[in-house]
Amino acid sequence: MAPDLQKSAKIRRQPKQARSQERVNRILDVAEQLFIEVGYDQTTTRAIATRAEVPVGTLYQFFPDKEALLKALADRYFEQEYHLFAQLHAAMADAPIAEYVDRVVDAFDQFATDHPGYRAVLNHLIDLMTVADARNLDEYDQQILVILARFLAQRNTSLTLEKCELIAMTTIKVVNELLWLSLTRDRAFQHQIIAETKTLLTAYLQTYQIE
Amino acid sequence: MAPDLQKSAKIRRQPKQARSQERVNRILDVAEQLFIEVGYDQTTTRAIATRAEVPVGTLYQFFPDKEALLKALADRYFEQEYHLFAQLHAAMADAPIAEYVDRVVDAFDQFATDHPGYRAVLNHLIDLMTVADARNLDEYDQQILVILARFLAQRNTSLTLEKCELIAMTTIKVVNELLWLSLTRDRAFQHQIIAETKTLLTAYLQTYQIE
Amino acid sequence: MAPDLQKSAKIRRQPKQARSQERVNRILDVAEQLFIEVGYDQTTTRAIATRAEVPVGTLYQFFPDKEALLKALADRYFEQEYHLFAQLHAAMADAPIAEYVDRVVDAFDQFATDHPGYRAVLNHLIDLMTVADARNLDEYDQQILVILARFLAQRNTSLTLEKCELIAMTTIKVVNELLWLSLTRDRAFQHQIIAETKTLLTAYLQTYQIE
Amino acid sequence: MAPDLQKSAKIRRQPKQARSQERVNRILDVAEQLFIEVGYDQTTTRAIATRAEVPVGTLYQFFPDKEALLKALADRYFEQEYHLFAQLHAAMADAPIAEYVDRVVDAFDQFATDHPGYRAVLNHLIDLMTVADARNLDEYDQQILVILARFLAQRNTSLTLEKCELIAMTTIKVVNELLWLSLTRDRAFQHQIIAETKTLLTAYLQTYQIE
DNA sequence: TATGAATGAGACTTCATTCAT
DNA sequence: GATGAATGAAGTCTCATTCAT
Repeated sequence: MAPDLQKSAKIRRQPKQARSQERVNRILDVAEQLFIEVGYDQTTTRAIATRAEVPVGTLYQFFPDKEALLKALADRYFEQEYHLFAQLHAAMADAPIAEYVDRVVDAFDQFATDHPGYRAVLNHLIDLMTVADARNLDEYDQQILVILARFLAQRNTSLTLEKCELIAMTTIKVVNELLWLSLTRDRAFQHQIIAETKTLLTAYLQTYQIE
Repeated sequence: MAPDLQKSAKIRRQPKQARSQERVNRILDVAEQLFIEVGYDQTTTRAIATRAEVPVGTLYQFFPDKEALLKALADRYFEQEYHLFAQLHAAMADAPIAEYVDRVVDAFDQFATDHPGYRAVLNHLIDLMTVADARNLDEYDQQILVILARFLAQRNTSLTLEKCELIAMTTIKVVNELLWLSLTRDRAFQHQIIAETKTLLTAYLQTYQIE
Repeated sequence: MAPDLQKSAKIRRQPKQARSQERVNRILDVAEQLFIEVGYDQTTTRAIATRAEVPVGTLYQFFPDKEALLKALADRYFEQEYHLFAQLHAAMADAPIAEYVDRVVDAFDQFATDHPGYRAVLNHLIDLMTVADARNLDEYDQQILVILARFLAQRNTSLTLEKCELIAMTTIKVVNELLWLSLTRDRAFQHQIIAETKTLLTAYLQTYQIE
Repeated sequence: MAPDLQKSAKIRRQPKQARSQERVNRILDVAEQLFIEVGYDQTTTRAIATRAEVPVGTLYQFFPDKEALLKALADRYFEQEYHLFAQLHAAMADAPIAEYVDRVVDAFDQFATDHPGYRAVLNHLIDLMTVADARNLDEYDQQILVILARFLAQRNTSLTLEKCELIAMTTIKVVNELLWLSLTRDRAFQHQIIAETKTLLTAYLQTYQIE
């Protein structure tokens, strides 16, 4: 389900045993935690291993290098986000657009709140890539984008699929950015930003007679 | 003019002589170039000094540490962006909103194109900060935000200034994000994204009877 | 037949079954190949095991450590070299010295050409030994030396066996060195070096009235 | 004077100050000592730095990596050997060949005794090179070879220079090998080997009417 | 007996920053 | 003020070997 990002999350050895799988998860959890706490650069692989209570060698058995942890984390985030969206989308497919926007934005807000490392991880991934690779990252959004674009095309059959993809992309980027902004603020302001996000999206989509 | 970012661009010695000022600029130009070329982490202070044809010691006379280069660069970008906006805003203050949006988005697009390092620099700055500091970065936008908020309040006097600031912030974030997205695409797609940005903003602002 | 080199080729388990023996040989063949290709240090035991299509654990069942592979290889080379020499020597025991030298040098040349890893292996073995151990390596030549010394003593009965051993040792070392030199050159030069080796040896032995 | 071995002894910074030069020498002395004591692989750069009483960073300021130490050492050996030979050769240019051989072999013997690390260093250098590079090492001998070849050509004008170079190369290789052999033996045996070396060389050169 | 995941010491090297000259 | 040699803590990653299964 995860997109085939170039070298994405290339795990050295696919852990088959329960114990190994649990270790891999623990490593990723610790990495996420430390990346948030002290930043990617300040996080040493040894620190991750130590806190995850595995020897460094074990860490390197599963992840070829530090960067791979970042990619695996991104994959994990994406997969969760995708499932969240796909489920909600299925449930809301026939709802009026205002309600659809309302529920979806709330869901993403919840997701962002629950995964404070998401943006930090994506951010670092961007830094590690040259401009040329930058587009690869979009593939993370691709799956959601396709669903969204189809949805829009159904709501307004006069729009080309190409146009719908453009609208979908715009929508996704805007939501991500505003939700991230919201995360840096206190709860009161967060609500205002989220409300504003909904207002903005509804207005935008109505421009295309999507209702 | 530059906001008082914590430790922002604290230049050790204010170069008074022409030669020094020229050196500082050369150092910043080289730093910008290298940050784009190989990334912040891969750029060594020595490499910057060497390419700028100054001794490392001299670099450290003007910048207390590597991070200060990033901040100084951000300041420089901001100042240019602010002047660009302030000038254009003054000229367009009375134009219909659609035209205003059109010209301003184009101007920011041009700016982003001319300064390919802008986003990369801001990105790294974010990485270096803990979540707590993150709001500091917004101060870069603060000046533009204030002008924009006042402008909106004038166009629709029934809106509170607080609300106008929220709208302004939303607007700025959205423009930044979509323009950055545009930068990673080919020229044809860039035009589409920019057109979409304008559509979105116009629809959004019209929601508030700003015309 | 192999001399009792200290720790030499101490194989952990003498493989009695055909399959095991075949595995040991395959491991040694691969080790030889890799030592030549990338060098002893760059060759990992895992790489050897993988290419030989055996699990690492199995490799360690036959060889106590990496060094043992080197020693086993040296033993294998030696044994082959010894048989080659012993056979040829028997056939040439009565030939004039010039002809003897001619045939033996040619045979060693052929052997060196056929076993490009020989010198590399010996070389590494030397590196792994302290100066004190260095003499152990000579034991590889010991068997050939003894045959040669006896041969010389028969040809000139006025020479002590001790003296003959000295001459034999000198001869062996010289041939080894010059043949190795020859290996690093193109075919045309190789012939010249080999001819020179024969000239040198014949002159040397004639000094002792060995004809 | 040292041959331009590929990347040979590429010192990062040419120490111009007396203190630095002294440090470089101290580093090389310690490296030589440790390479002999525990072998190249077992010698860590940190150990070298520590014993030489310099910080590791300083070591790396002069030598780009561990291998560079080996090469610098080889260069240093060669230069000394070359000077030794050149001087002695000048003094002996007109002596009878037996006396010439006698003195030169003794001189090389002395040199080998004084520099117990010489062969170990060359040996390691060989290991680090692919077969393709192997010939580069001969360049170390090249200067001595040229002198020797010219000398032979003068002594027997009927020999081509090419032939003389072949003879010279043979001579040098043989002497090196036998002297190294001698080093691994006790004093009594050393004398025998050296005597044998002289016998062999004299017989060999007389073959070509060099007297 | 056969396997291969697990181990962790330790290697090399870098580079931001200082400070004596 | 200007210089750039000196510093050394710290980082990433490897790999020979073991031993539980």
